[in-house]
Amino acid sequence: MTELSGTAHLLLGMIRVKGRRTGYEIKRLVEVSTRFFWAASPGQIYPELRRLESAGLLTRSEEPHGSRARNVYSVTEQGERALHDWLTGGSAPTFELRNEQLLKVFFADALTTEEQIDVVRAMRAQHEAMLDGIRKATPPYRPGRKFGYISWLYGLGHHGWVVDWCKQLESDLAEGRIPHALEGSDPVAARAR
Amino acid sequence: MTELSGTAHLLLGMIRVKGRRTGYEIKRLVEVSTRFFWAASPGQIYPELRRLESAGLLTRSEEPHGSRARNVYSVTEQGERALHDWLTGGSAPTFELRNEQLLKVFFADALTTEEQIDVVRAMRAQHEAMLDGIRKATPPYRPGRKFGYISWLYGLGHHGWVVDWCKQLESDLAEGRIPHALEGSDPVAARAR
DNA sequence: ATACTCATGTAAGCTGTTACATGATTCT
DNA sequence: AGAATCATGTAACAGCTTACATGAGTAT
Repeated sequence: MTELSGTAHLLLGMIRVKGRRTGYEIKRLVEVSTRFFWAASPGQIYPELRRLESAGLLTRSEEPHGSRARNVYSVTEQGERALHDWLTGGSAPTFELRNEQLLKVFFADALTTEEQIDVVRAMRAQHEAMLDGIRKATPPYRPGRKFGYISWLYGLGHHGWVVDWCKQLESDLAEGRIPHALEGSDPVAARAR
Repeated sequence: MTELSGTAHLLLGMIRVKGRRTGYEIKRLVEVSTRFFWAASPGQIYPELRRLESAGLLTRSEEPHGSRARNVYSVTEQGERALHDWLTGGSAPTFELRNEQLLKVFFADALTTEEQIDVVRAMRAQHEAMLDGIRKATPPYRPGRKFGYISWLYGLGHHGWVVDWCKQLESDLAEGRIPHALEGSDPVAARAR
């Protein structure tokens, strides 16, 4: 059996945690929960569910509503094992970030101060929007789903931190204050934390 | 002219900021600087440089070392303009995150407490490794490159925050402490920031 | 009646990585 | 002499998004 993708584990985990689901339901669940750190589109979900079925990690049951097709998937014992192995195994988990706004910050030297502040403001706006999304999107704490809640708190904390960082930088730039560390004797310690 | 990709702007910006460079030099620069928030592989860099050349945003000059081929690129005026437009324009900049370890945290409910702590520890280790990478990889502050330095500080601050968050969660889990917020009346405000 | 949600899927295309191929130059 | 670095590029493939196609059920 080939290595399972991260997205495969996402589907396995979702069905494990939420109980038997259709592809459509999973799609919606992802949109209000893992989307912020692991997205998945329908073009990925449906084929992957089929693959997991033929690999024996999911079972499919056809349960049409009227004449509308509907495939409900459940995790098999083999699937449970695969999920547990993934959760406890430590093989270089994917961490990938593409932050175009931060790239703009990186290149902001040639801009005027006003333009620089705008770049940082745009970065803050983006993270504020994500905070909003997280606040609205994810359902409140439910017993047995402690870690759903914990990773939700992570999202709030993380983007909240970025927003604060941007605010600080904005006011430093606005007041012509060279960000603190740049002149100190040990710049790293001073501002990094 | 088609929309320029983020990676195109990366190359434009790098050459703008560092002066005329070869593809190879850019590749190395990316490895020690933007890689943490905008990666680029040789398989992308070389073709993209050619594309930017034929779009008139870069000029290429052949400067072999001995008989070894060597193409040095510079930013044209048109390229400067494109870069400035990108920096000051605000068209939904890419923000994409794939954090497999956080996905594991999300699904950690079914594990034993020991296993749960291991998952968080692995997450912390990953971010500590990135902190190390950032500390070592990026050159110290140089005049005229304030924003290179600022985004470096961002990396330290960001991953430092995650490491602290993990430490807190690890001790909460180890001591059977239900993460604070879960019982309070307003859980969100309590732990989110 | 109309619009929205439920529900599944495919095809085209873009982005990006990995691995390979090639070979010269420089350092130890 | 041998290893590491400089330097450019391509080909195959993996992963993912977007848009489309299709149509039934449900709510207003």
